[in-house]
Amino acid sequence: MDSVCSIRCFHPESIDRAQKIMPGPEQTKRIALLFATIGDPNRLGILLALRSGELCVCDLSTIMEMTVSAVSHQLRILRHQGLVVPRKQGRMVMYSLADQHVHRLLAQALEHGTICAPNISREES
Amino acid sequence: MDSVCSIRCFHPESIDRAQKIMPGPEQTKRIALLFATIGDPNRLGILLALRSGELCVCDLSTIMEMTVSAVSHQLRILRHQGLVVPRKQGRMVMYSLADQHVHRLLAQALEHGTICAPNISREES
DNA sequence: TGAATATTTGAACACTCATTCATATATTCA
DNA sequence: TGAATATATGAATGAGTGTTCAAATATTCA
Repeated sequence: MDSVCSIRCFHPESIDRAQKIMPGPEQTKRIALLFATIGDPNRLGILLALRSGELCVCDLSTIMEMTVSAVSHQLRILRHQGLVVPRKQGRMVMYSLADQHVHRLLAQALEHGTICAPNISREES
Repeated sequence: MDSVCSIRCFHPESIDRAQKIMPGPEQTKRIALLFATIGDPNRLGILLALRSGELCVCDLSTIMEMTVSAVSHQLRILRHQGLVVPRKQGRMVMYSLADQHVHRLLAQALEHGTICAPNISREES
């Protein structure tokens, strides 16, 4: 952390302005963690599948073409993030999206996905 | 991929229903990549700082308490994802959010961040 | 042209994390 | 109770990634 611009190359007033509207580091970390959780292709796939309703682990395994074990591991992460909720039914466990908030989050995710172009644009190099 | 539920434990109709509303794997990957990019605390911090307007690399380095080099590396990733755009001004480079779409994305991120509770809830174990 | 500054880049290292494999737990059904 | 099934879990492995360090590029100013 030494080379933080020894001489005055920065703009103090811009820095102040930025810091005023920024959330604290701990909240930034919380939000980042939420998005990192959604940022895995398989976890996102699981969530998008659950938009259609309840599914058991085996269903998700089939849909995602993943091992049951791998799905279960990811479901644990999604559970701890409060994104999905389990419901025991006999010997199987039905999973569903935690609440409307998660539904909205995914709807917005899809929206951004369709807006953003394939995005292989490079402006330099 | 062998143990995909050898016996019929799944619900074919539920699986069909899920697959109908799911985007293709390649689009799912694209969306996941976008969220993974925002999912890093330092990158998210940089983006949130830029919500207040243009900032040079050195400003961001000061705000984020990161090495100039580390900031530059992250800016490259954000640039390639089309989230920020550079503008050369003399020997320094001013960065800003790419467009209104990114602004909306971040506003929604903050919204989700305030809605979600500290979220250290565990329901089992 | 040469010194200073702002940013970028590449390689190396450490660390995180998703999957696999084996095993454990729980539930149903004979 | 015992076999079969559905899910969960722990350890290990391998791939991906963020930071650091050193060096390169570019621009301003003397």
